[in-house]
Amino acid sequence: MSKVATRFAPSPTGPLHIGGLRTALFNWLYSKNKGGKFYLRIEDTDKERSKEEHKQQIIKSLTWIGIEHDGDEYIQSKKIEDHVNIALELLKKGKAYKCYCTPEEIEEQKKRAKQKKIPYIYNRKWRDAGETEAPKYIKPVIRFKSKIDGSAILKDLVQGDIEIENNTIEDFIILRNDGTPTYNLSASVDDHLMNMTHIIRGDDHKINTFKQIQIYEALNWNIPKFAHIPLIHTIDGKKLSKRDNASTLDDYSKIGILPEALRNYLLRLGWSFEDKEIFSLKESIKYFNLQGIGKSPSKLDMSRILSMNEHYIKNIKEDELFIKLKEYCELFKEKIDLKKEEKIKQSLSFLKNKAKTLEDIYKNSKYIILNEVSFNKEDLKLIDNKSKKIIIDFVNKISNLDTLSKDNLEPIINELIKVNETNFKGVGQPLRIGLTGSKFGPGIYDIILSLDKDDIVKRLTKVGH
RNA sequence: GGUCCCUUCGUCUAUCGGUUAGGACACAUGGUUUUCAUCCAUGAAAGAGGGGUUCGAUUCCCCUAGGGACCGCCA
Repeated sequence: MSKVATRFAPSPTGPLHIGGLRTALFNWLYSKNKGGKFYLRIEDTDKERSKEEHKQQIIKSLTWIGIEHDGDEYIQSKKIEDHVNIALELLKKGKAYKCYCTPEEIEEQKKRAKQKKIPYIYNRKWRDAGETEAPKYIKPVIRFKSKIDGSAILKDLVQGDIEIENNTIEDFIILRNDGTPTYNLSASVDDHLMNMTHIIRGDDHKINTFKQIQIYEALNWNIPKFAHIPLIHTIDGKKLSKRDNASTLDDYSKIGILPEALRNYLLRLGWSFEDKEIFSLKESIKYFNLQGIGKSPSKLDMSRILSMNEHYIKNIKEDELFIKLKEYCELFKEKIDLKKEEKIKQSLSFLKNKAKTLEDIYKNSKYIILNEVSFNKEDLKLIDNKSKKIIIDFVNKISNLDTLSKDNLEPIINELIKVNETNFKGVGQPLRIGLTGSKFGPGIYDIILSLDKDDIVKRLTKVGH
């Protein structure tokens, strides 16, 4: 058997959404698991809607999540001539025919069928008609001569055997009257030209597969194996589309979802391997198989994406996390000042415990990143006169320390607690609010040690008066 | 309307005829803790319904119901 070859074939008519991303992932994982190849084909034959920027976004998205395609991108529009030639060959072989029906005529038939509530199927008017009857002024389309009798069985690698009556598949158009090929023709020809062994794609292509198999058969081509994966549904159970919010990659990267987390989430959405939840990239390649793909559609669950992300944030190396945070802030928030980098890096050990996303880390480290404290007004009210006195006492006590450490801070705080007849909270909370602007945040020692002494004095003096 | 597909906790899923139906997320409660979190422990939570087949069905078959996809001179 030839080496496994799969492909992902998006059309650049919009940004890639995560359903497509998962399809790409499954194709890629399958080929890598089998030691095969994975290709990217850009189906850009819809001139009106295809955009270069979308193509770039698709490639960027794949790269972001860690999918690399083998070889160059296969650009479908460059192969149109091949597709047309195959259409002509089918015509010559009598496997296809010219149809002189006008779009209006077809439209009319559909309308009538709908009114009568009978299923519409093209009436095959020109299937056996002679050329001599052809109206000269109409440019014909070329239709494929689909099988009329019997039934076909698709041995789907995910769905099992699917049987369908051949007469429910109409004589579909393979060449438009402007001479351009249509999807089912182009896809079949390209998959053949690219020597695809396995076509893994969304459930929504099932009927196309029956059409495409007939094209393969008409040309005596090897038929690849097919696996139709269930679609991803929105929370209200509908097919995910580009227009749904939180569907494109940007929606996730901008809130600070890590690519490995999204990859892991997508892998487990509709696929499973025993009770295993966390898969490293290597493991996902090692364990991926088609048997593990479920048959029913699955819904997108944001809280799971977040918790997966939380897991990766807590478990990747802090150096790596810092690089990701730095890139994230520069891209979506503000650039981290070089002078602050070291402080943030050191603080990551406690910051990451409070975060599900990079955005959370950013928010929690804002008091380090920004020079000015932005106060929560409600929290600021908690600083009463007694608190102010504690704050000033604290400032006075640390002002003659050279360096701050937990060892030399602890006695000071304990003394303040005693002198003011309060508890840890009575001292910690005013300091936290004064330094970060919020009563929520890291432990007070962590906060103090993540700031410069001058800065601490400045901030506390300001709120203490 | 036609064709095809799907149906286990709220969600993602395990189970390949015999299980107290398991795990994860989310949720609830308790503990740790200077706040918020983290962390730990515990808990609640499911086989759509009805028929068969079988000693025994979540698992196999049929019907019903519900949901979905497709039905373009888009891809």
